[in-house]
Amino acid sequence: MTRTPRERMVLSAAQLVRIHGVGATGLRDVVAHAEAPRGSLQHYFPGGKDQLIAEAVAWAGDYAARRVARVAAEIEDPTPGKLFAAMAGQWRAEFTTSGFDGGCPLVATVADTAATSDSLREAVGKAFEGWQRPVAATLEQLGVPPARSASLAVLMLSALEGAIVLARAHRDVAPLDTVVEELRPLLDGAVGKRRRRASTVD
Amino acid sequence: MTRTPRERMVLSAAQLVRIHGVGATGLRDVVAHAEAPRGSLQHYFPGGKDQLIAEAVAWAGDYAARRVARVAAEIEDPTPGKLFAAMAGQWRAEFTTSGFDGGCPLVATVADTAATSDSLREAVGKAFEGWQRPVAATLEQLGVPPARSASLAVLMLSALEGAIVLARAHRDVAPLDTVVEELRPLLDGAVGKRRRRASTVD
DNA sequence: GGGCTACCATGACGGACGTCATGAAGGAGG
DNA sequence: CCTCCTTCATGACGTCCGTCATGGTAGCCC
Repeated sequence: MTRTPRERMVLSAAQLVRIHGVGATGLRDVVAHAEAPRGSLQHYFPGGKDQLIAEAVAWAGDYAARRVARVAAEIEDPTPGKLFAAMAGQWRAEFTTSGFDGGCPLVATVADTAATSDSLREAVGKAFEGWQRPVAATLEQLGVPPARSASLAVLMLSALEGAIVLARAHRDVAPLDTVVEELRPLLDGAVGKRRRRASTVD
Repeated sequence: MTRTPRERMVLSAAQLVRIHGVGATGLRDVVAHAEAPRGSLQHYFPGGKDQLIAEAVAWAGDYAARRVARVAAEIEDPTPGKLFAAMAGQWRAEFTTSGFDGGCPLVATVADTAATSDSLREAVGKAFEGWQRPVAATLEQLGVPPARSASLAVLMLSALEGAIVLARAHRDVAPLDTVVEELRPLLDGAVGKRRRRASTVD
């Protein structure tokens, strides 16, 4: 709750980028949203806007990774399909309660800066990696063969990000529900036969 | 080849949005890229930047829809999985030959303006619809039951858009290949049994 | 030819942006 | 007490933005 001004600025940057994109997010807006002193910007972020956005992206990646781990632990009788449904469900909940103004900050950063700033693009790449890793790890834990866990994690992230974009464009959570339903048999079918039998016995 | 200045401006706007996002695409950049007179902006687009971007988005949606129809006609022995592979293959080709600077203009527009401009958000929604329609129609033509064709089309668009974002972030086409491979059995398995037998006989 | 319309050219305006220079509080350590 | 260093405050600079006002040119129609 009581975060340092520096943390608040990184957090506010992530939230504003989610909504307005990188280009339309002004540093003055960030300090105002963070209720932080403007003079602290050049003190804490001597690298300027790029540094601030890069840290916001890194934070967003960590946050997504932590959320995966947490939601995976809360599922009862977990399966890959249920994991994906839970991940999409968090976005569904956000859209229905808070509206469709905020998207994924990683997508926004890629769209705005992939061609311009190599450092930001790399920051997003690392963030996606850090998000993909716990997803793949959870899949393996659920019985998905290690050879396929990474591929399925990429598929899950891709479908989720794309569905988020479609949902925002239509102001409707239906695309999220659709990809969850269509992907469920594929994901649950990827569980190794041996493990699947054992877990039903367990 | 010889397009009217107005068309050139819409086209250039779409290309620049693809690369830099909406916010970072200046109207002066557009007229320079289009080699069009700056004074024509207020003449052809009295609605200002929003109108120009909206038309660029609409053009991009039409273009994507036309490309789906064309690529579907070129596949031999077509199946849903092959259709998706062909759609992703066009992006793969673009990335490998032209680099990762350009993404999907629809995604960029959603990320930058979904919270700010209702007219632009609706324009993107219509564009996605116009893109989804020929995909679903082609799926039905290939034997997918009408009840599922729309759902599968949404899944294909979502996975493709997400994979494009991941590919740009990593500067690597691997995510595109991954989603194609992982989705192939699901897509081909959605072909109705009756139609599938009939087509093998045909 | 005169007038009307479509198209293009140019410059200015007000505002917002990221960045930097300068300097003030305020506690820590000598 | 004085000094150092972290933290914050404020104002200015140069640049670019989208928009608009104004005016010029070219061609068609009466």
